Amino acid sequence: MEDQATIAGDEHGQIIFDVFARGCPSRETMEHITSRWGILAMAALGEGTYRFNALRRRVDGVSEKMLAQTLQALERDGLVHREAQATIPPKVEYSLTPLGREASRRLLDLIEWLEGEMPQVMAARERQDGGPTGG
Amino acid sequence: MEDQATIAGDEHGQIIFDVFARGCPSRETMEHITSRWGILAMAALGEGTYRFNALRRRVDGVSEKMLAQTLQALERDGLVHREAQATIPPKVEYSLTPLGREASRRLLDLIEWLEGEMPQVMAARERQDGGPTGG
DNA sequence: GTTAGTACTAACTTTTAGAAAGTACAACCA
DNA sequence: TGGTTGTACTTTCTAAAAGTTAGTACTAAC
Repeated sequence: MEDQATIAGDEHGQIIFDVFARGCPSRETMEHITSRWGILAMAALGEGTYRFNALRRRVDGVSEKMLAQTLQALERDGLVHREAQATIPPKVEYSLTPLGREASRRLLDLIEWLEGEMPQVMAARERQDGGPTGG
Repeated sequence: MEDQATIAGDEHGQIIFDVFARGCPSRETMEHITSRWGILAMAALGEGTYRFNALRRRVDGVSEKMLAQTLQALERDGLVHREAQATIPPKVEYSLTPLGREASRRLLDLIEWLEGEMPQVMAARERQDGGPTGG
């Protein structure tokens, strides 16, 4: 056995996904959701529908290439819905699917918790940076 | 104004953190937590204390370099506690701080939800990959 | 005395991200 | 009439990050 098991089946023939297993597809989707821009796109779309460039302005700092790439991955995984109007110039609306909304809720929970705890993080950094070697 | 505001103060002089703002420190910490290996390290440490190499075996596929780098970032942010025994060979134990445990709970919630919904993700992928152009 | 294991770091290569420009077209302004 | 702006991207090139491999200093086991 050279390779690790990636997806295992249980006694009822159901597939079991495990992010700890190298090569499990759940790891890939997790990376789409929690990537640098994925998490912000998902959180923003939790607020409602956005057009491509509006989303780009909301997700401060993302490049067009990375936003397009990120949205394509999320769309493929069934988390984001893309609706293009065949007008000129083209207008494309992005929104969350029901599955995406569930993910977004959990990401927002993490984001809001983190933003609230950041003072503690900053304090820890100061302790670490000046701390052990500083004495 | 060339640069976006990164951290704003409210009327009580409190600092407000916003992951949507480019350059806000909360974004950096978010990336440590949700990075490819960060999320898995945090989730694993949610199960209990691990030594470096044991953690490496648990987080299938991570290199020594990336695990060390990831743990250092999480330690600096006050999420992970590192305790080294000055023995030979050295033994280093990693565990979560109270702050880290709160983060881990939220990550685990996301992980477990995703693993359960993966069949839906796989179905969406099949629809997308074969779908619109396949007809 | 050879092999394996401890927790890393450093040098090097490969992959990915980011920046900038290109595309095709129309609406706006003068 | 014609230049500018805006749409949603893709392509090309460069910079940064991740991954691979080897090295360290030492011991316990075989």
